[in-house]
Amino acid sequence: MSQHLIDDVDYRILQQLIQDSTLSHKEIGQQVHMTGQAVGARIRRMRELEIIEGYTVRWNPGKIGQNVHAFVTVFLASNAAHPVFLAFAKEDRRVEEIHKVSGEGCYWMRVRATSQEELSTFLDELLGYGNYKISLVLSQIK
Amino acid sequence: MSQHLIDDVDYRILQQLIQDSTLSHKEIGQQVHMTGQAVGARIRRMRELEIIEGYTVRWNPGKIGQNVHAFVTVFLASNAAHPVFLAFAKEDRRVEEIHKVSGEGCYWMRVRATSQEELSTFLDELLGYGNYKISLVLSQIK
DNA sequence: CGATCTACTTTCATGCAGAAAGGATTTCAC
DNA sequence: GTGAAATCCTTTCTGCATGAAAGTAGATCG
Repeated sequence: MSQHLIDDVDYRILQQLIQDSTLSHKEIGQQVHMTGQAVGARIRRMRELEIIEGYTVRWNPGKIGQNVHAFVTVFLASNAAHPVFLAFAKEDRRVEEIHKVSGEGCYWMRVRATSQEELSTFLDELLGYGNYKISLVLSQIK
Repeated sequence: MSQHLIDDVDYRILQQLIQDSTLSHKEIGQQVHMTGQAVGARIRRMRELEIIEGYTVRWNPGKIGQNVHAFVTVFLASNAAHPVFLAFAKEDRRVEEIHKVSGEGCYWMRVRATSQEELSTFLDELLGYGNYKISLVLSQIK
């Protein structure tokens, strides 16, 4: 809302890029009735405003053996445990994403591993910092 | 594991692309000691194997007013509720991601909204399908 | 040993991205 | 109303990336 950082055309360009960032500016331009250069300028502007943070690939961890996918809610007892836990989580390769949350627990994490054992040893390490509750992902729907 | 779909070089290329998919094949090639064309061939292969599913952008929903970010665990009472709930969730713009999980609840969702009110009305709609538990994201750490 | 396969490099053509310059439209002060 | 400035677009042009094709080196196997 508020000062309208982006207009409708920007939004449509952004949606196209989210779907497929390899589309040429020209192709996007056909959708929004502009030349590729005009689209390029708008994209550049969104990059400068950090609405667009970067370009990346969607990929399938399961295809390279990362078959275990879990959501872990972390409960930390003492205040002192937070920084050391965060250092661990930021560093650990198996933690793909972590957020501080209000509601249940202190932190929420997405964890990926190649096997139940790897997950299990991860959870053992995690116990060094606090308690947790885990949900295993059965299938992604969206 | 198993039949080693990708080797170490593929993995390094993939990591580079995850970090920044605008890197030219040539630049990636310098990292892995190959020509850009060889890198291109490996990337093409990973696309065909659907290890790489597509190209997209990382973006910041907060910058365009999507400031509310929450994780919702959904509990469905009857079996009959599942398909109708899933149809709702797949369709709804505010549901960014949804997974079937084992552990607590039936489904886990990532929800984004522009305001507490919008989240609130979303949750009211959700009550039509089952119960839920919600965690509000305070800050993303990783 | 020779055939085949795989994965790389070299060479080449198409076309995209970004810079620069020019034009149309809006906004604002006076 | 008029001129200045800002904004946003189009047109033009250059460099470079991508992808195809052909050639080469090394591994595998009968």
